[in-house]
Amino acid sequence: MPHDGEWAATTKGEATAARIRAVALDQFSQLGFERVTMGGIAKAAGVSQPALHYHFEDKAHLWRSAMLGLRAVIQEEERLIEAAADAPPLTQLRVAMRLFLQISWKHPALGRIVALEGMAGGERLEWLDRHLLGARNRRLAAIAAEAVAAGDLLPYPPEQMVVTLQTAAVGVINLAPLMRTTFDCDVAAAREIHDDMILEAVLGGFLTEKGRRAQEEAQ
Amino acid sequence: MPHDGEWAATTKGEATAARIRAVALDQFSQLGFERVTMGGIAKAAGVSQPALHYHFEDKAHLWRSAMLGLRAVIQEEERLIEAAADAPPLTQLRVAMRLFLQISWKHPALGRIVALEGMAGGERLEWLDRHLLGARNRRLAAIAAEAVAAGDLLPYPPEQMVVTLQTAAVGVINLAPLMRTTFDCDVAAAREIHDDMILEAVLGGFLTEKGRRAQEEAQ
DNA sequence: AGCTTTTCTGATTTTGTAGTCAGAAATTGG
DNA sequence: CCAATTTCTGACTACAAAATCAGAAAAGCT
Repeated sequence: MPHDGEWAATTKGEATAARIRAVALDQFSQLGFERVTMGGIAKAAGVSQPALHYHFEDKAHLWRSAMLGLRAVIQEEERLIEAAADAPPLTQLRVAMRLFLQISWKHPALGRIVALEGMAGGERLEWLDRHLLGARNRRLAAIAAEAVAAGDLLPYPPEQMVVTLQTAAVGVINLAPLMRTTFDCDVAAAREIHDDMILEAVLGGFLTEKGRRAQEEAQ
Repeated sequence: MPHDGEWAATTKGEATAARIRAVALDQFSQLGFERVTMGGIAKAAGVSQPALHYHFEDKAHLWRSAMLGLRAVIQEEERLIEAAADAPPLTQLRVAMRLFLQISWKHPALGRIVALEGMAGGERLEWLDRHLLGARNRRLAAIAAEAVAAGDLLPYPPEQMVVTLQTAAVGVINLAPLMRTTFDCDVAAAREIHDDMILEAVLGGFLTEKGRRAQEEAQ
């Protein structure tokens, strides 16, 4: 029962399929779709190249299957955001940003792939929007709009704020190679400082006076 | 005298070479190095594919030559930053961010290429660091460090602040296709609002109380 | 105009990679 | 332990794109 790419029982095949997915996710995120070769994935996964075509119909299917491994992560995030739906919108945003940072450190592939495909456009971006990120991002924009309406956030377009917050949050994570080349510094070493910087300085910068007071009270 | 890729006089050859460079820069920034084909560039530039190999030794040389077209832009930016070297560091940072935004709108290719190569690492990133961006970015980090020392900026690592500010600034510009797909909105339409958001909310978020007062006075 | 140099093209080679297929090896179920 | 099924490999094809080269066309010069 090859070519499905779904989560079957714990058979031998599913084990290697999972290994292939993991390697593929890693490589796709570091290099982008085109630079990755089936042969390279096969080698890193310790199988022959045709084995990939046994488990996954073609390169595009493998890419999607690798992405689906992140769907559970996103869905859990959406669940946790929704769980805070009764809190004030500003609190929801902070929760969402905390979760986003957590996910970005644990699954750096996600942010890099969004950056790669989000710049290029095309069918892979549309797939990501439809199956992984669209609903989440539109929900976040809605929350940001509420926070603006409540007078807690500066009145900028919510979509731009959400995307700017996210790109700022993953900036140095995505650009780890650049940070090393230009500054010879390792970002992952200063994770707590970075998270604090994003939450306090960047998210903090979008708060109105009222929002700042509300946040101080909440602590 | 082929294969040099330098700026000669206004001969027939240099005209087509320039056309090729322009097309190449455009395509490289939208698609990344690998997705771009010599044939595609040739077609868009209205020449045959071997003509590219006449003017540029190979694909890598063409890429570098196209990048060098941006060097004048960066050098002018560095010059303008240096011209403000006597002002307080916070003012220099604001000037630098304004220039960065200006360049990002005028040459969106630059930010996209930095994002692409800065995530992937490799020799093209090292080339960019050495010939285009390294000096500028290290200079900015030094200015940020001064601003921290002066008590105007929150005490986060200057390198992280600089890169975070830049990624935040180009976020929605780079991710224009994503903004369209997910939110059906056109970023370029709201350029002034975006620039204001970056300067006031994002850069503003990094200011200390003292920094905020200093900035209000300066106006 | 006639010669030289620059600029470019058509045809071709070379290379790297996606995808196919027959059959071997391993695994599973009876 | 044997047969059926799943899993995987080696050898191969197909193809797209980079790079090469001999020579044609164009531009420049005297």
